[in-house]
Amino acid sequence: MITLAEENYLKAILKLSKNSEESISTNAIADELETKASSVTDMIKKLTDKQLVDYVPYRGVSLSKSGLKKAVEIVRKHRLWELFLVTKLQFKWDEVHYVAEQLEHIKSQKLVDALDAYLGYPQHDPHGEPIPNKYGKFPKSFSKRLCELEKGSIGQVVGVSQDNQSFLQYLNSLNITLGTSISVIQKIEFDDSLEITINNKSTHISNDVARNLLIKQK
Amino acid sequence: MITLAEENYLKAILKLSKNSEESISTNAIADELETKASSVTDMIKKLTDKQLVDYVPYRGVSLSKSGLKKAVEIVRKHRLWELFLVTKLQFKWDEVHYVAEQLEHIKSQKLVDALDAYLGYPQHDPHGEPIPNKYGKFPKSFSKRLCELEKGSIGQVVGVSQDNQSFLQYLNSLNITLGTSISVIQKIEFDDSLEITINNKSTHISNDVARNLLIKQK
DNA sequence: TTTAAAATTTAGGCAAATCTAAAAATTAAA
DNA sequence: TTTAATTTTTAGATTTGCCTAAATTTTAAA
Repeated sequence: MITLAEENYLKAILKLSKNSEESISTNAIADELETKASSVTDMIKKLTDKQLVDYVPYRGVSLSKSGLKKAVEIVRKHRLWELFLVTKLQFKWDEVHYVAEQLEHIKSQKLVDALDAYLGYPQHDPHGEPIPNKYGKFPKSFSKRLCELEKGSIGQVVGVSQDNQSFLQYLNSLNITLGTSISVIQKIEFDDSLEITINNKSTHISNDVARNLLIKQK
Repeated sequence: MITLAEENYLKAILKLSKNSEESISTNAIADELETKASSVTDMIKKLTDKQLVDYVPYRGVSLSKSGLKKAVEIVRKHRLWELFLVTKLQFKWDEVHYVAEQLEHIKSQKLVDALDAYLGYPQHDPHGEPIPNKYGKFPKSFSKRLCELEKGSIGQVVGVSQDNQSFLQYLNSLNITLGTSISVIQKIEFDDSLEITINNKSTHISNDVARNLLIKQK
């Protein structure tokens, strides 16, 4: 049986694997989980014994086939629960993370499948992140970053590529939420910031924000 | 912060307190939690330090005011989740226990309140057990045990006072579920068993079963 | 009321998951 | 290429929650 701590390590390694290709360093995992490098080494040995990761001392780890499967299952559960909280229990999209971090560890295949069906087999969570299906397959994505759009183009927000509290709260304050229509009025070359309109109201946003907004073009 | 193990002990002590008045013995808790008496003694000391129970060595424990509050909150969460699983996710009433045992430990006041609202502030779970409200108050119950009914009387199943898997499965096989109408045809004095009709079909059930069926009389 | 049985607690240990401090290996810089 | 800095691992502790076995206390029986 896989423990809660082990699940969190697998999830962290999967997350770090998304931006890197290479095997993941001990320190990177320690940073991600806000723990010490020595603790990470300990846990990696346990995960190696269970064949959930491949590990070369001093060289980092990567997920094994079964480790990847477990990690994707956790991500699936996390995102389904987030969507449940937002669509059924009226949570705001910046309030769901802490609770979903707990719910993702509930063990019951039947529960996950039933929740998936109840939500209508969704492909994206409230942050626009893809939800893997029960076989671990991720849906294809057709989104662009807002900063990649041409002047004059229009699109809908389908996700964010960063989901920290303060970013999401800032989006709320701009009335940007999932599905919001945005048109690009002006691209300012000087700092790559954008002049956009949301619900016919024009606003100025930095490249920092535009880079992290995922858009589906009309 | 209260741990998962501590929560399970509080829940067990509350459950045992329902049939006894007196303080609860170490062995009773060990039986309930399928653990050893020495482990119980250990944990009781921790709970005493946190002032969640009152404890006199060799004399047993009882819940303190704050311990009772915590325990009732766990029961509330357990029963709300059971109802969610049955009414929203189409679980059978004998399939929910294992999952609810996990869900009851999710920590989020907002989640519990939202779930409560989503379910329509219910007063009973799928087994007919009362659900305490957010202030810890239990709804009044007007049910009788089936074995207490007179010959000729009719009532509806509103709950069970035992919820082990095999009992619930037996009820399923008899087509007895929440809301089922039952009329008492004959009371057999010899063994206190009953001749009853369910959906116009007559059946014979033992006192063991009749004693654990909660009925609201017409 | 003394003694035997049962219940409870204490003592000592173990595994999981963490930590600090020290040692070893790798990488980068002079 | 040698050395210094950084990264990683090892060694040794700690806490939680559990265990077995032994000691103690309570209860019940003769």
